[in-house]
Amino acid sequence: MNKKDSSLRELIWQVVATIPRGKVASYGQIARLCGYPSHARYVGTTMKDLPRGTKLPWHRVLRSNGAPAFPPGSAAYKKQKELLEREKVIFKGFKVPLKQYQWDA
DNA sequence: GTTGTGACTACCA
DNA sequence: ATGGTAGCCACAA
Repeated sequence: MNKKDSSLRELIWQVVATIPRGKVASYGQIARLCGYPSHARYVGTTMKDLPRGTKLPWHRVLRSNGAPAFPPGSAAYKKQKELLEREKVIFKGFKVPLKQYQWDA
């Protein structure tokens, strides 16, 4: 498989799906795991297209500094924080302590 | 072909 | 820590 088609999107979704419960990964990390280290932005662009009831753990994907990609206080930010804390990923201020929760694939 | 945009990063003052 | 800048690249207009 994998020639050069735009199924990169599906590859990204597939990788995101493997992030274990209670762990988090960065956009850049996902991009690297997909074999496209320079596509961190595209990972984000792709997440945006996820359907409402998706099974994908999109909330486990954070920025490289451990903060959600949304402005603090926004609805999306709050939802993400809630989903993470539900699985014992506790925030410290505006972000998650990567030392403790970062996923080592 | 060009331009603008964005759920990104790394680097530097 | 905080803010600005530059590099990045798929995608839509």
